[in-house]
Amino acid sequence: MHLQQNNGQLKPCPVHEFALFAELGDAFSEALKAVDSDIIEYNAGETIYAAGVSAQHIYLLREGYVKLFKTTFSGKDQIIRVVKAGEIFGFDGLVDIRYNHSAVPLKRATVCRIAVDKLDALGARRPEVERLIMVRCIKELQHADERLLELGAKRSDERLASFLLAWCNTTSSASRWTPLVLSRLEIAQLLGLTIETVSRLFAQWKREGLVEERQQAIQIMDRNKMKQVADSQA
Amino acid sequence: MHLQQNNGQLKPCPVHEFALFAELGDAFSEALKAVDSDIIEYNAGETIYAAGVSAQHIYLLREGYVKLFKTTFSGKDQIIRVVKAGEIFGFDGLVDIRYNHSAVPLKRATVCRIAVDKLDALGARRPEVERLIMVRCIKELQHADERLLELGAKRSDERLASFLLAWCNTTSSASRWTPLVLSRLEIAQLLGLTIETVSRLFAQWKREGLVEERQQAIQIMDRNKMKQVADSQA
DNA sequence: CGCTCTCTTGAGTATCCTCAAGACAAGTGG
DNA sequence: CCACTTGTCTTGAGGATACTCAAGAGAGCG
Repeated sequence: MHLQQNNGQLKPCPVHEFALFAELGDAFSEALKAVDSDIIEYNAGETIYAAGVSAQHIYLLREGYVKLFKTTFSGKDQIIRVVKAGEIFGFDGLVDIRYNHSAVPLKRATVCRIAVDKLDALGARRPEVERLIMVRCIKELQHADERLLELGAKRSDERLASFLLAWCNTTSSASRWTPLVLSRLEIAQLLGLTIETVSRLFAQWKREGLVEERQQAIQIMDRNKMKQVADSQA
Repeated sequence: MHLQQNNGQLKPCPVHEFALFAELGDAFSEALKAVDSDIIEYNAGETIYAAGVSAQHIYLLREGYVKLFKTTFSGKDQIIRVVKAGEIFGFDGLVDIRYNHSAVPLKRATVCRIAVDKLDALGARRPEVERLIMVRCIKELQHADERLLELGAKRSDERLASFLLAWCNTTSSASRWTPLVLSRLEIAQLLGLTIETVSRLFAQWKREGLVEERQQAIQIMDRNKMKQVADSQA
């Protein structure tokens, strides 16, 4: 944890402005203002929380990207999920004493964190809060199910193709160039592959003109063909 | 769906007796009795619901085992989760219009199902219900995370060993013999392997005396060694 | 007894990993 | 400004894990 060095940027978070609670409408402003919470900034590679640590906060990602990952006994990392701005993470505290995965930003990220007991207290008075978390959690579960299908039943090229298609949709679809925040290693850890396999697939697809890459951004040149690759099982 | 042929066994379900709501205490009996719900029995292989179908019910498994699975474009099944007695499944209706996976009993199973709109109505009056579902859902998510780690970062023998250890814990730990409800194919679909790979591992471990098998039951002879296999990454 | 279904076992192969060397970019210090 | 370092990425060669294909064994059932 690098909280100390972030103390300077630690300031109260206007919870009610946040997407999560915006859904609840204005009627709750007063209740929400009573909730303690703070904004924290992290640099890439710092640890927001580590697996096994006491789970006392729920996090809302305001800006940037955060990877959630688990580590095997032998030290291999598996990325569980990449959190994007506007999403919640760190539910564990609502059920368990400890986090069962680790959270690290991919690049500079600002989060808003709320103490679990404060949220519990709010939830007791305003049940809509828990309903909202329930809904988010179910969506997470559906997402996890989809990823289980990919890791369990798809080949390397299908996995990478699915990932790229999903990534270039959810992220800034304004420009056709999509910033690729993940390194080759991180993509590999997300898809259950090795860095070399990911690199080779990229190289091949670039040669074929399926994708282009510049700096930290990619572009899918032929979306239909990419979809074919994603569900080929040739 | 094979609801028609089960109409004979369709009877009102005493919701308040069910484990899910037992946690809520007696104070809710009256409220819970007002909820429409029914018990349905299914035989192995029948479909409780299929992916893509309108999601109008939440299910509580009273007895038996149910597999939840997704199917790839090319027809391969991936088992997402094996539901055991006392657990809930089919959350999708609370968020989506359709189920995004299919549910089929492994052997004869009895479920209690509640219409989503009825549950919503109950939840509006009794927020504890939604909190309970939220908690269950978070646990599901943690479980899914663990499985993502296994599918993404572990070898075949590690996956099977982890599975067997988990299976023989959660199930009837009374006798040292644990009924193995899953076929080789289903174990393969759960672990992202092929039937042959699973069979070969079983054969090898039986030769080594690590496990024994008779009828539909298994027994881990050396739990410590099995744990070593589960986290070897040799 | 023969049928079907699941499971086992073997042989060959494909996919993906490991190991290793080199390319490339960015940053550091002389 | 250039050598040098560092880290990420690329590319190749070889090999291991797990898959495919195929045949046979075993169990259950009519």
